[in-house]
Amino acid sequence: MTGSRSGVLELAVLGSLHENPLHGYELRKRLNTLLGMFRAFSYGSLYPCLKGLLTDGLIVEEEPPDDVVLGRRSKIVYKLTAEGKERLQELLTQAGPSSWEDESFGIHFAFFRHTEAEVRLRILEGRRSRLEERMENVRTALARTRERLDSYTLELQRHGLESVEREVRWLNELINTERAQAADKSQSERGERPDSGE
Amino acid sequence: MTGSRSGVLELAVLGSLHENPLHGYELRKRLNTLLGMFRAFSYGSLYPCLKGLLTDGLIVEEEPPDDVVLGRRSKIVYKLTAEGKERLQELLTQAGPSSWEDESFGIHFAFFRHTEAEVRLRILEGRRSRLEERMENVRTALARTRERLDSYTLELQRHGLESVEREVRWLNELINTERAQAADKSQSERGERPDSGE
DNA sequence: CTGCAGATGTATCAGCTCGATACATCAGTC
DNA sequence: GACTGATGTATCGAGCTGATACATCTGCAG
Repeated sequence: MTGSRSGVLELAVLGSLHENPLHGYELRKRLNTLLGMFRAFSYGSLYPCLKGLLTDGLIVEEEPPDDVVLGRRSKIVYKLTAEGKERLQELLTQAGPSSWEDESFGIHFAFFRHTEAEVRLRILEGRRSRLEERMENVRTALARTRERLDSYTLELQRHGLESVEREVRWLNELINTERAQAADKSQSERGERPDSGE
Repeated sequence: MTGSRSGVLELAVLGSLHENPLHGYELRKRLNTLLGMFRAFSYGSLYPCLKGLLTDGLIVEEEPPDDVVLGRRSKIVYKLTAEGKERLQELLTQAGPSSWEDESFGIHFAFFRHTEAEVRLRILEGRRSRLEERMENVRTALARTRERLDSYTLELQRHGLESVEREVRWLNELINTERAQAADKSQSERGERPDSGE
């Protein structure tokens, strides 16, 4: 129980290193590119996380390609261990609040390629109900508010609601696509060959 | 130099208490309603902030309406002092990175009613260039990326960019409205009476 | 009238994250 | 050959979150 990492970062790091070994600086760049407009990690959280993953044996420093002259040590390249891969699989399997909250949804989505279809669906649906719940809260809170609000506040509310509604529509499309794919798949498994399988 | 509050919270609290005195619990509810989908404050940050504002003399505990039986003390109602109002004005006057970053823009916007037109415009424009800069970074980072990304990552990027573009369009509309109002005003100040002055 | 469940209300703490900073190394370049 | 900017590792103070504790008030079922 040595490392108590944050879950989000753990998945982000393990997932990135699974694609190929990396050193801290580049790892950060990759992640911040991957997550684009959604999140940005800082070294102050990245390095402690790497340290924890090391002590837990989920990653190791990669050996330099032995023809390198000794006395050089600038880059520290990390790669996954077998345990690390196992842990990553575990993280990719669980769908729960920690996979559809604001901070973590982006990461989980970014690694959907490695996630089972059923889990993908549950995460998307979880995210959707999370957003709908939030809209509901805001709407009832608004309704309970006695004094009417000024136009700027109202505009802020309107824009916020509209943004979230837009994200819900986006999720709906994704969910439909996933369902359609699942249907295709089960059809083709029954031997019906739906043209060309991806 | 007693209090070193976070700026965002300070504005949020002072601004809310300016409308009417409140106690902590309700203050939090108000703020989280006001900011709707954008932010949520926790007690762990709110109470320390109130404490700091107290010691700096920007707020005081309101006297109970003296017919109340003594020995009662459950609610602690805070209200602004003269210094607090001054400080609030100061916060509402400054337009800078701390007013258009993600965490703080919503609060500043929510109190635009109390903000001068010129400051409003600078904050909106600052926010817009912040978002454009971020889009630019993502786009160039994407362009530099060698390996092509899987469809989920791509979809995430697309959705992110689209959301930000949408917010930029929203800002453009607001900026145009502000400019038009400023023009109206300067016209009416030159004595041209444009129908009904607000 | 009693008790008890749920909203109201104040307060704190461990753990985590951010932003800043420090300090090396490396590539290009005039 | 030394300056500049990108690359790279690492830490720290300050602040925030989520959880938790605990007290009070209100409604209402038994």
